[in-house]
Amino acid sequence: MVSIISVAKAAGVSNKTVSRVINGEPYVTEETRERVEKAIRDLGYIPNMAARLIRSSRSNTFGIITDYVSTTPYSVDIVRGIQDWANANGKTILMANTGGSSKREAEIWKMFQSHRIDGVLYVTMYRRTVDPQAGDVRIPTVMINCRPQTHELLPSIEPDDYQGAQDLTRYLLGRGHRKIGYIRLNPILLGAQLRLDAFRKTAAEFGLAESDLSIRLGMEGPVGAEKNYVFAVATEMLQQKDRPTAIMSGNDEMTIQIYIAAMALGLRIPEDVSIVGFDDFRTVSLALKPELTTAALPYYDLGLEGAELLNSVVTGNKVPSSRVMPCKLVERTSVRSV
Amino acid sequence: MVSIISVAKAAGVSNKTVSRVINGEPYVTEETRERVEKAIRDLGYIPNMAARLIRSSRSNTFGIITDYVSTTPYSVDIVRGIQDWANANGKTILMANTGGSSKREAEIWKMFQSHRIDGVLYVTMYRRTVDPQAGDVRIPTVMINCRPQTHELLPSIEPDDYQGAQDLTRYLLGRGHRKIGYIRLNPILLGAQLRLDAFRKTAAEFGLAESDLSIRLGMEGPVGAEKNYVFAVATEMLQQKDRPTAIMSGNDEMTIQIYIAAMALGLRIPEDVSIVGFDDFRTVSLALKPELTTAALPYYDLGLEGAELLNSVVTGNKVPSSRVMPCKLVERTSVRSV
DNA sequence: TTGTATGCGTTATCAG
DNA sequence: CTGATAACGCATACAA
Repeated sequence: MVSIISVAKAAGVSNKTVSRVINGEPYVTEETRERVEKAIRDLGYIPNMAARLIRSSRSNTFGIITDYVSTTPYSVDIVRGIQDWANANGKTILMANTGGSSKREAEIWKMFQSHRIDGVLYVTMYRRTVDPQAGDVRIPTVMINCRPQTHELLPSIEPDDYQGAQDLTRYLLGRGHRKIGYIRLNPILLGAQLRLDAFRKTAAEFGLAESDLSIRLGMEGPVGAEKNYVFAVATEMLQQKDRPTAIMSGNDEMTIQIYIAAMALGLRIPEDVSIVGFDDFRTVSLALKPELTTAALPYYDLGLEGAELLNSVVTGNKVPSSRVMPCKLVERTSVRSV
Repeated sequence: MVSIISVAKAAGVSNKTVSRVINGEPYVTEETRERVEKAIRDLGYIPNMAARLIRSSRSNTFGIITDYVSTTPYSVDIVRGIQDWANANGKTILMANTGGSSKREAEIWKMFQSHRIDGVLYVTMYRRTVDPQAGDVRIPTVMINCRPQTHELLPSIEPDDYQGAQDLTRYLLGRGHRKIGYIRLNPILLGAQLRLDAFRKTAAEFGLAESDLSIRLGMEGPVGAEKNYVFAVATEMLQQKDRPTAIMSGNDEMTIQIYIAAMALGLRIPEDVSIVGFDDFRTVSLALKPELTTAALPYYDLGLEGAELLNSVVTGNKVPSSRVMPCKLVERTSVRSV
């Protein structure tokens, strides 16, 4: 393996001078610099991070801990945001997922520690409260899409589910809908409660009575093994004599079943019933016809900003606190004015 | 930072003895071992991988290079398979994605090299041929879901699209369907051609004429910016006087549009028309009602086996060659016998 | 069964 | 501006 010393020999300088060139330090003649750079190119020298770390105790590496990657294709964008930030800032990403096991999680923290990573991004695939199982390990951490359940005060960055649902509700109201159905997400998800609250409060502020709202549970049970009532519930809701003119769905995925339920009853979208989703999971929202009006969860930005936040924690630049990022309403064609 | 030497001092032994305990080497008294282990616990000592690597030049780390993670939620399972293997075998995973830029890819290879990783898993989100842009970097590599375009002969592991489509076609044929529609995937995807070939040949072997087959293009154009004709094509196909009794879809995602097209025409599934997908992208295949019969792409196993394969390349145990993994037919309720 | 000495590829110190 | 040398945390060879 070609090391800094071989380069030094080839360039006829000392190892320290090579080190200076590599790290862009001052006090090197332009001529020396060029000679060293040539030697580096010729020999195909690539610095050894491990050796660097052992001296400088800064690994320039962030770790990502996720819970379930596979079962939720939605939030992979968080990871992409992190990776883009890392790429733009010369950081390396170590990645591991717990699969929900806290034993495995403890091992991951140790593994991260053994690599002397600079910071951890703790990412959950659904927004929820969690308790990182770091054991004795102490590494600067930023939580993305989740927040600590108890004592420990870790900075976090989350989507603004409330504002997203509020925007969606106002949108429906603004288009004249006065009878609105709501099919709820799994209540164990933090976003579920916030979205429902926003829906209820916004409708009430607008003067709708609770009886104008038809609120039903679409899913429940543990993540990954939930019971799914969406199709049945949507069918019932749409068979009511005084059926809603619009249905708001807990998320885009559930909307597939609402579409199918409506169509099976011979109802057209949006002529007979308007539908809005949540998440902007494009695999679904663009595949549905008419395409789905929904609120986009800012997953990519969560990752990007989370990494940036972690970096400022690590370098001690700012005192970081918890943040919330807005959801953006994406207007397509699944809603009509009444 | 607590090092092996602090542990040695605390336990009243030499650094080498501590090293023996850590690495589970023989020739340590049970009593000494216990004393060392206690010191390790007390001090919260965690080995420094960087220091270990610098001596042993085996990083126990694999790198994953992906192209597009975000736009394709489908194949995240590959990554999960890799991570599970890594976890079970004490390896660490370094991850980076190119976003399609070969400049960035070259940087990633260098970054991997600078971390002295043992091997690279080159993963694409769609099955296709690619040319790794490794530059001068030489690291053992296994390709997952793709194969090298040119000269270089890298071991690869891919799903058996042909067999999957063959099984699906036989399934339809076995259920009495004799007029079958096929809506094609984007032709730039390797799987698209294979699936179509399998469909055509299997139907021909069974005695169907080309005129019994209604084959239409569902999508085309560059990945991430493709044109989507599925809804229109499905609608046309189902309006034909002599319409197919079953439609085979390029993938599950496209099936959403086929369902909606059928239902908008007042057709019931599967009574009036049977539908099969491909991929078993469960977000879709389980959300559709009736639930979708489809062929499951073995993504998780691709990751698991790919990592295993890479490991045998790295350790030089086997001479690895290219492999193909079967797709599994998942029977649900979207097909009826005619 | 245990310990000592040396070296891995860097960066840091300090002297030139 | 440049270089000699120490030091980082660990593993390896060899000695005891």
